Amino acid sequence: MGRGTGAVSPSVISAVSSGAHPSNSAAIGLLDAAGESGLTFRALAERLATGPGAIYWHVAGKDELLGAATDVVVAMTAGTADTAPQDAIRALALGAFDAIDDHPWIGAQLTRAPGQSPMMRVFEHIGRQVQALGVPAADQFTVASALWSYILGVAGQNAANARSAPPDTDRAEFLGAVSAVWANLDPDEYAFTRSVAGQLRDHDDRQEFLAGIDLILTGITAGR
Amino acid sequence: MGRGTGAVSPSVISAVSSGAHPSNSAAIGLLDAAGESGLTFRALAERLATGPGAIYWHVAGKDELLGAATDVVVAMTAGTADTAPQDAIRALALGAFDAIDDHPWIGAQLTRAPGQSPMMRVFEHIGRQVQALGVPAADQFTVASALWSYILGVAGQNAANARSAPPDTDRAEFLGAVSAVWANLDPDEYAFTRSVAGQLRDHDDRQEFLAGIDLILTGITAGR
DNA sequence: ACCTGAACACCGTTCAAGT
DNA sequence: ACCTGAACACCGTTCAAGT
Repeated sequence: MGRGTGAVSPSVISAVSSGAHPSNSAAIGLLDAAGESGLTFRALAERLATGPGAIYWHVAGKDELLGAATDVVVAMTAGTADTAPQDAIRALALGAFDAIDDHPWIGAQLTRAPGQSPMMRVFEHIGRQVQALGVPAADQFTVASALWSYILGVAGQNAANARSAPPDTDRAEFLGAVSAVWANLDPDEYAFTRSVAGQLRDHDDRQEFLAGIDLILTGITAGR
Repeated sequence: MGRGTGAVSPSVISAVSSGAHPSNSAAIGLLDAAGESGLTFRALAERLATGPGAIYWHVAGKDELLGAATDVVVAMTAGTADTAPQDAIRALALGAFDAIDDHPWIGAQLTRAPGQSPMMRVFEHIGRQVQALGVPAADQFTVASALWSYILGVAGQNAANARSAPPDTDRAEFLGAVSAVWANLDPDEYAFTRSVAGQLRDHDDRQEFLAGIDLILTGITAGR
């Protein structure tokens, strides 16, 4: 019989994140190498040279295992203390973007309830920048939530794209192909999509992501 | 041996969306009733009074099945032709919000590659409003993508919340409990989160969602 | 052309038994 | 206190055989 009582035990931490670098971790290594479907109790047990049942002494189930792995990665994206709040938000957003790029399996995990996890720290960090921007107290929750949702939204989309593409896909080639499809859509039904086919081909995800952040930041300061 | 060749066959459509109302559909009904884990080939086969193998004649696999079910629901959120582009975007956003509220399992599905699906129509519709707002041609893709990401991000978050909460949860009670936890966080480490605990308790997801949309819309028009 | 349903190769999870 | 590993109750998917 296992426990799975609230806090993660030291042994799990070691199973999930032993060593200085996350790729040393058995669970994260499995996830990075083979995606969410690659993290199996049997595969993890084999990597830890034990039986599948042993893992249940430390973790309540697969959800907790995935949650612990996610927390380890998110904890590493701690925001730097930039001067201007706008820059701090951009830095945090890019940190999230890059973390997802390195570990696409996080995307699906980021939508789980934050609870008492490292994600709370990220939310707190965003909130402090929102305060620093001079947003009235009554609007701070709303504004921080909007930034939070946007970041998680793009993160999730990007992770899904990374997961759905075969590992050996050439990005330029792929975008070119999709762009060509868009350019040939019905001119009446898809007038807009057709017209931005070229912008799709040449776009940079990171820059697009930042542009959206700036849009929200502009909306925040323009609204007073 | 099945086919799963591109377009979904009429029989799948009937398995997925037969009848005028989606709750008549076997697959969607299963998903709504028991979540993503409730949609099994065995359960679906039983509901269709056939064997699990029969489904593979119409669908390539589970991914396609989930995709088809998602497409049916998304197709029903077709935007109305409002006059002001801002109102049209708000209407579309609320349509997505409500669809997720009714079918929380869509949340995880919305991140898959849009391809040639009803989601393309939604993107097209957003894009047309962006054009109507007078956004310069060179920025239209960026702006439409930002709105798209925000809507999908909040949608995903909301669906995850709906899924993680037990079906009989009282919302006010739940928010009150989380709010109490926030209010008791460490004053140094979580100064911001503590300060918005009250706003969390009284917030309305729908209104918060719209406020974020308005923030982006303001950012769009303020930037010229 | 489409359905049947047993069979295969897996899963997550449990639990008596060990140390 | 923690590990072992067989066993249970499922999965998605395949495929010979039917109609």
